Amino acid sequence: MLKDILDNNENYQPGLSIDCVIFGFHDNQLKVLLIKVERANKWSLPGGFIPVDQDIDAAAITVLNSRTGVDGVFLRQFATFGKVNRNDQHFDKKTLEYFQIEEEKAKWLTRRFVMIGYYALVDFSKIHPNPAGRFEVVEWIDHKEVPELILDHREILDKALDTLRIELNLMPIGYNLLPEKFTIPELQKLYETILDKKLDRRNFLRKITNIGILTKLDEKKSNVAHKAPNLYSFDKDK
Amino acid sequence: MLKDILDNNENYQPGLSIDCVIFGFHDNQLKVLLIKVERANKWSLPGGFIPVDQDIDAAAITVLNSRTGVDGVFLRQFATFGKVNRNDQHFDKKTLEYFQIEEEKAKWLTRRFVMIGYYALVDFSKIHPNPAGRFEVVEWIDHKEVPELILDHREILDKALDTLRIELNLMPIGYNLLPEKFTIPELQKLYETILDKKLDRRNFLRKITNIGILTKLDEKKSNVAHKAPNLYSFDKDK
DNA sequence: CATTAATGTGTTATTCTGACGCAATGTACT
DNA sequence: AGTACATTGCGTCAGAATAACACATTAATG
Repeated sequence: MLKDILDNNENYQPGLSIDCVIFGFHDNQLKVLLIKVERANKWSLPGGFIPVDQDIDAAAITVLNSRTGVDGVFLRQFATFGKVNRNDQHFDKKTLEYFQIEEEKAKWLTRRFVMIGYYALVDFSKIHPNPAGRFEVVEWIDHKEVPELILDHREILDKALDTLRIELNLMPIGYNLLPEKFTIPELQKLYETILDKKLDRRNFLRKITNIGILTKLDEKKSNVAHKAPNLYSFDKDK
Repeated sequence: MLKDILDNNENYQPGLSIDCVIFGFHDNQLKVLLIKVERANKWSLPGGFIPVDQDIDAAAITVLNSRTGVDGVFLRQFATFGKVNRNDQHFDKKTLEYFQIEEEKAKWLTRRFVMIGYYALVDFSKIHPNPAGRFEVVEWIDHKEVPELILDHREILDKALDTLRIELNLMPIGYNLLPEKFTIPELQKLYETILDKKLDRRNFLRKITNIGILTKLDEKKSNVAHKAPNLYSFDKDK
C-alpha cells in the first residue's frame, strides 16, 4: 500500500497529507478512532495522502471511508499544521529497510509534511473499524484516555476538540454522533461529555426543543430501569 | 524574484502556497489589500511560497510583512483550499516565455497548488503598501468594490470575511484595525462596516464597555464637527 | 405495594437584548 | 451674541434568553 504510493508518487501531492480526527459516542464516552501500525510504539490519527486528481475534501472522505466504511457524514476541515519539524519520524532507516523502500523514494516520504486536519462525527453503532492491513490496529479510544501519540497528533486532536466545542454551540452537531432514534437524556449526556460539564436537565430540554429540529416520536425506550424516556429523531429538513 | 524561487525550487514546499487576506479600515470602509501584476488583467490576493525551513505561520508573516511592512499584528489561519483545478492559469505559455522560465521548471509552478489562507487585521494608518517590484501594483480596495479576482480568490476573500464576522463576536478583534486612540463612534462604524448592518449607538456602548477591555482616556477628539467624542484605548492586559 | 431513581413539566429571579427618550456639547449660521 | 442643529452621553423599559430550583409522574425492583 505505502509502497504502491511511493512507486507512483508523482500521482500524489508531495509534502502534503490529510489526517482525520474521527469522533464517536459510546458508553457515555467521547471516543476517538486511533490506529497503531506494527513496529510503532505510539498511536496515531488515521491519515492519508492526496491524489493530484482529487479535491482535498474528496481525499478526506476517502480517508474517513477507508477506516470506517461510512460516508455522507459530518466531515469538516478545521486547521492546517505545518511546523518545520513535521517530518515523519516513523520512517527511520530500519523501518525503511523493513518496508523495502529505496532511499531515493524515501526522500518523498521523509521530508517535512504539511497536514490538513479534518474532524468527523460518526454514529458509533454503524462503524466497524477497518484496519488497512494485517499489521495495523484500529481502535476506538476514550478521548480522556488517549495515550501518547506520534508527532504533533496530540496537539491536533486537542485542536479538533476545541473546534468541536465551539461549533457545538453554533449548529446542531450532536445528532451525527447518535443513532437515528435517541432520547433527550442521551443527547444531554453527549453534550455534557463533549463540553465536559454538567448541564441542567430542564433547561437543556427547553433549549434543545426550542431549536425546532427534534421530532418527538410516539415511542418510548424499552427495557430500561426507572421511567422510560421518550424517543426523538432528528428532523433533517431543518 | 519568481525566477529565483524556481531556480531554487527545492528550497520551497512544492504545490503549496500561502495567501493573505489583509483587512484595513479607512474612511468608514473595510479595505482589502490587493495586488495586480503587469500583464495580468485581474487582481489577486497577496501570496507567497513556503520555504522548507520555515513554519507555515512564519511564511504567512513573511507574506504579510513584505507587503505591508508591519508584523506583530493579528494574523490567523482560516482555511485551506485544494480543489483540483487550483493551478495557476496565470502562467500560460506566453507568460512563461516572457519571464524566461524553462519548461522543466515551469512544471513546478503550473501543477495544482493547495493554498493555505490567512487573514490579517492591520492599522490602516501605519501601512504603506509595498509593491514587490516595478511591475506590480499594490492597492487598498473597498471590500464592496473588489473587482474580478484570479482563480478562486474571490471565494477565499468571502470565506475570510465570513470568518472575521464570526470571530468578531467571539473576541475583541476590532482594535487591531484602529489606531491606538479611537472613539466609540469610530469603533461602532467599524463593527457596522464589517457586519454590514446598523447597530444601536447606546446598546453598542453598553456592550462594548461591559467587556472591560476599554480604557477611557482623559482626552477628547479635537477639530470635529458637533460634540467632541471621548477617546478610548485598548487595555492590552485583557 | 412501597421504594427508588430516573423522566416530564412548571415557576421564579436574574441577566441580556432591543428599542427608544432626553439632556449635554460644540460647530455653524444668522 | 444667540440660536439652530447634528452628534454624543446617559438612562429607561419591555421582552427574550438563561439559570436555579420544586414537584409530580413513571416503571423496574425487592
